[in-house]
Amino acid sequence: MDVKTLCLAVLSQGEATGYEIKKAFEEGPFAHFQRASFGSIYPALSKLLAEGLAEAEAREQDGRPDKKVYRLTAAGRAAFHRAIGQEPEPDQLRSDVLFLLYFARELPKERVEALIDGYIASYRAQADRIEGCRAERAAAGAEIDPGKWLVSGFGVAVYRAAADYLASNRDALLRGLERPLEAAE
Amino acid sequence: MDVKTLCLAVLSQGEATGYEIKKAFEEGPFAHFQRASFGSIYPALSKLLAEGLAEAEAREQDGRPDKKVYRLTAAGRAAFHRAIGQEPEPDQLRSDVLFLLYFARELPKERVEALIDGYIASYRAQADRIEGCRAERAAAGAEIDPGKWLVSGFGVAVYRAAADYLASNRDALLRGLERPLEAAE
DNA sequence: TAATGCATGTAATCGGTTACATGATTCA
DNA sequence: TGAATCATGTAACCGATTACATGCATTA
Repeated sequence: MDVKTLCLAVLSQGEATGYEIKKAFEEGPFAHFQRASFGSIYPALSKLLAEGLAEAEAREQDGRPDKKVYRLTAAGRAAFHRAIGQEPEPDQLRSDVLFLLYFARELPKERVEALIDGYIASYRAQADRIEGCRAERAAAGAEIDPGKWLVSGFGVAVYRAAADYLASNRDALLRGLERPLEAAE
Repeated sequence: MDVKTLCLAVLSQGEATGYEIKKAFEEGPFAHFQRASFGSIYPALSKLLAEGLAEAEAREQDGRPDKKVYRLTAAGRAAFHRAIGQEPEPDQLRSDVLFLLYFARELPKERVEALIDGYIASYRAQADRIEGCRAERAAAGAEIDPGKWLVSGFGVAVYRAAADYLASNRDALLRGLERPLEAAE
């Protein structure tokens, strides 16, 4: 999924500025499975305009820089539907921490401890953040879109499972590092 | 983690050819959290040679093309330890399927069904694959490296959690798509 | 006979990140 | 006073993927 498609997707949910699109990938609903930087969003938005897939409206603000609000055109909506009709590429997890932990025996024990504890905390924080958003929506009695609900629930389930696995294997790892290699039971 | 560091890491486990390094990212121990293509591995290996971090030995084979077996030098080993001393970047999941599922309401029901079923199957397959490797090691009475054991266990735990979550929310999603938007309970 | 696995490498291209440039407001 | 938030954009650079080039052996 390139950034152009990602922008199309965010805009399909309603008008937005480049800045707001960035936020959608930082704290918004896409935060846990896609990302994009300013350096790719703004050029993508320009292309969308050039191709007639979006239109923009400048809005003045007092005491703030003007914002440029983008909105999909009919052609943009069609392009978005074509895009989500494509076959998805397989999931990809990139984890430097897992990579380091793989080499735990080459690392000082304190480092491994800090690494795994920080890792658990960050996964817990992610799960809490998403769960907070879900609770908010539910409490507001807002309409529940089944797709969005499933995806955010997925984030919570997976992050929790990751944190729980690490928490319950943390001590065994640390103990294992104190001894020479052992055979499996 | 760039490909050069990844190659350093694979070679720290023993000598290997470019082809074997590729396999380590496809089916090997790194498969579920890092990847690299031939187009990046071979140039990385050349750089390693040029910088004196690795040395290569050509080995003839009957009926097969010659292989070039790479091995770390002392400098290479030091470079690897410097690399794993660096602070890791945060994990990154990129999932097109989740992205599509987020827009389930814009998709035909059959497509959503195929998407989620395929997704569950691929996660189950991943978990089974890793579990197979673990069982093999354990059965062989092989030495257990605590870091490696933790990392492969992580893969199993997370993939299983993902598949289980999707399996138990699949029907609710499909049912939800048949009705107009609902309020949260 | 076609596809897959083994085996190494190059080149074009491309998408995206990082850093830079600008600037007002608000909060600590 | 310094940092963070809001806000848009450009340009250099870079890493990596894709496709290409080659070729033999085995398996279906």
